[in-house]
Amino acid sequence: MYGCAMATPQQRRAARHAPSDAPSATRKVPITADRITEAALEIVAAGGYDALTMRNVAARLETGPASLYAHVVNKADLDELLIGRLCSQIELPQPDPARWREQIADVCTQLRDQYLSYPGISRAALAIDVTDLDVLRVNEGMLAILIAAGIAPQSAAWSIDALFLYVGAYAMDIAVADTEADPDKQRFTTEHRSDLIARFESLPADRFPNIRTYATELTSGTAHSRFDFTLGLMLGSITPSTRPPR
Amino acid sequence: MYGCAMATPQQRRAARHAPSDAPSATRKVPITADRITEAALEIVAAGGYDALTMRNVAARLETGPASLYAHVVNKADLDELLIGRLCSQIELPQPDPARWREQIADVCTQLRDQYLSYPGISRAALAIDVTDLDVLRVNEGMLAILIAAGIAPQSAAWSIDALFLYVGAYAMDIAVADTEADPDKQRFTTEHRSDLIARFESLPADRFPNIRTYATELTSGTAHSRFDFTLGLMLGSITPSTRPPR
DNA sequence: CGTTAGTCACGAACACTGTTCTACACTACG
DNA sequence: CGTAGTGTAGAACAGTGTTCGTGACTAACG
Repeated sequence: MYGCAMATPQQRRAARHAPSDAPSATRKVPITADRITEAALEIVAAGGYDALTMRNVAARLETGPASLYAHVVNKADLDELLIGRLCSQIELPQPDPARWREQIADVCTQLRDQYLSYPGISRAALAIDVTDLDVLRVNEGMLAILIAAGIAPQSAAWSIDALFLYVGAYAMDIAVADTEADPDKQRFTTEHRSDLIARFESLPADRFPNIRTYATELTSGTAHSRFDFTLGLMLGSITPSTRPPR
Repeated sequence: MYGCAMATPQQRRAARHAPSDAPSATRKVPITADRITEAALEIVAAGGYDALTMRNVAARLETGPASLYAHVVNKADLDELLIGRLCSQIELPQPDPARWREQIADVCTQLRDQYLSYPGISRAALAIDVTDLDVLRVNEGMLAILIAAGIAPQSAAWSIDALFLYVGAYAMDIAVADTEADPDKQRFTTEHRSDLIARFESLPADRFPNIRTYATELTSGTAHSRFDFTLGLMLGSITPSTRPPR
């Protein structure tokens, strides 16, 4: 009586990783969770995370929004699929205790670049719990590197957590800075920077002495040197003897 | 012809910090940006950031949504006002070169607690640029501490940036974990933790060996020890001789 | 005192969002 | 051929942020 005939999206999610034994090609181009994920990623890459609406995804698949809900539970579920896809693209190295810092930094950089390829998607990444298998895979890979390097398990786990959070927040920061500079097509990042310096130097000198004098240092940091600096900051403190403060 | 009689919200924003020489009490309870900010903060404190809608704010002020737009440009502007208010509550210590790590950690902890008092508001904090005066005040205060400690200006600026990003991301993480555990009123955080351990240990052993064996370490970290650990991680690498890698 | 000007408030509406209900087409099987 | 079952959509609902135009009310001016 209460049972709907259609398989619930949850069941489809569970069976998603099962081998597709019989696609059976019922429709000409059947809608699958993979196609939805792909279309969604294209939309984000083109128009940013704000452009990611169910209607846009449906339109790109030439259908209505309701059709998506047979394969995706939620928009939150779609978000999870997206960052899962991103994480699945990341290559995890074989742990080498001699080069563990380099390896961790490499994974973080890969994650950062994945985020930056899809502007604003880090908002979804920060609003998700880490139960997704693909995300856990990256977590496992970084854990393996740190454990192999002799880091205490708890320090390793907490460090990975901190790194994840920072990478997401950094990508978010870059994304909002870019979208705010987007309307001003004329101004490049360098132009925008001189604007920022001017604003800093026009601050009241009695309340903001340091920001005024160090305006250039505050706004400097071309490319991702800020990112590399912070990674070095965090990785520098981690040593095989670093035990958690308990 | 094109000029509307009403003062634009931008003008009101500009004159916001001017001394209120003549409140003139025109209405019985006039709507001001301050009252809007206050009402918005109460809503977030009670129902989380998702409950912060213009209609909810207007309803709490016993008016319609349109009335808010005479004092606030945008919802993004409201967000900026909110985190500005949060930052204005933070007490900045007089820089003491001998205790600079302690002082920085204290400011970060204050910021974290402010965020956590208003669940989910860190989403707004991460999506904003740092042009707000109240945010810059905190930035200036931390910069003063680090400069007084003899840290190179660029290292200081980048470190502050990284700390800000991490605090925001951490608060966000806590908020989403809480809201997901909210429907299960019965389960406390500890109960939720055992759930997480069980899920980790039920992972396939061939693909997630480390997560399985260190499940307890991964989920441990009562209270804010994770937060303190990361702060120590970042502050530990900063030394008066730490120059940026350039 | 009467009139005008200016400011603010607010109801109604618009375009948009995520989501659900229901009916519809189509395949596979008995 | 008929029936069950599955995937597909159209239409609609409850919300969201935001704007337009009208209305009321205070303040100043002749």
